[in-house]
Amino acid sequence: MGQRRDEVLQAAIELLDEVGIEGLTMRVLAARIGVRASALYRHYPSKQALLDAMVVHLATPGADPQAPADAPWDEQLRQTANGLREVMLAHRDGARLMSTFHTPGPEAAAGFHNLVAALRTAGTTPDAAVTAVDTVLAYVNGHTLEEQTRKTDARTWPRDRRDLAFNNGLELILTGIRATLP
Amino acid sequence: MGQRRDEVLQAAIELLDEVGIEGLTMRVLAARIGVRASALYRHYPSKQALLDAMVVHLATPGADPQAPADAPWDEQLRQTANGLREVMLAHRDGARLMSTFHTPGPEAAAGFHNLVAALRTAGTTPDAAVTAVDTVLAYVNGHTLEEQTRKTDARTWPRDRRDLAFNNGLELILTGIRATLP
DNA sequence: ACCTGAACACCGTTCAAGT
DNA sequence: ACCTGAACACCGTTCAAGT
Repeated sequence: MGQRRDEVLQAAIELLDEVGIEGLTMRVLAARIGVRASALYRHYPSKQALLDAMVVHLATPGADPQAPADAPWDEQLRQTANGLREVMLAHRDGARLMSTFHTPGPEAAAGFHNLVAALRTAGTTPDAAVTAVDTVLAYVNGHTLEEQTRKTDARTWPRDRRDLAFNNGLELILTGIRATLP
Repeated sequence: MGQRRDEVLQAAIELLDEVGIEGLTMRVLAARIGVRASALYRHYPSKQALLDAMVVHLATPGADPQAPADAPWDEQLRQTANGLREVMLAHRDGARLMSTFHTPGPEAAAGFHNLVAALRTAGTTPDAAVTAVDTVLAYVNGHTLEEQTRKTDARTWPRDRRDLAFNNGLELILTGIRATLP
């Protein structure tokens, strides 16, 4: 059951990659799978629900390189940050799509908690751990959204140059976190 | 000349505050100033041009608390970061509006360059200064976008609690920058 | 210079009706 | 269970025509 639902989701992601988030409309998506727009509402109650499902699908680890839970906190933050950015850059308007996500589910909260736990074992207070993780995630989202949407010089840089810029900023934050450690 | 153009801009900002970015349409905006939608295109070539003008207008310092150019680099970064967040939070969907901004103008580049210069006098390399400023701005945009749009626990926190969370993250980054200083 | 009227080519969503 | 047809209430934008 629900395989048609997945077919809609799959087609939506393909359409996103071809035309961007602006061109992703219920009517065009429906046409792509040989159906009328109204039929999509049997599978998703609204366009926003479909967009949310796309975010969850893309952000779900799958076989992503995830650092083991006993890895050092900075390695875990690096992996999460790079993985998140990777997912966004892998799809046209990926960052903008993520930014439309309204209600983070339990799996997002779980990933968040794992990172906080890793920092806590390094000796931070609970509050400091939350601040650290929040800061890294806000940086990743802000940086990648700008990298992918803004018409700035950096947009024309080659990928490895942009990776370097991103990681330099990330290391800056990790250094800041390290300084608050006992 | 152009005072009608400013009237449109003013009305657009008022409408944004009342109905949000979703409800900000050319037709409703036109009705508000007693005109048809098509008349707006005498003043702005497109809706995107109007949105860009709104961002420039809101982000233009005006009489904002701006740190003097000879203030220490961290004080300047704090002022810029808080000022930017303040502007976003002062308007409904302010952060989302800013994120639609496609082509940063020369005034944005000038503000950026001032911050880089402040860091350079503190002894950083040019590259490190750019990274530091980029990182702070990405954090502010990412954090505020999340603060204003995401349906998370933090959204219901009182303002002073949210200010604290924001500033804690900011100080984390400033500490990281400080560690790279000679 | 500034605005209207009318049109063009679209949107998301609902709902009775069909199979 | 899943889809169609038709409609509702909208969009941004263009362009000839009016004053």
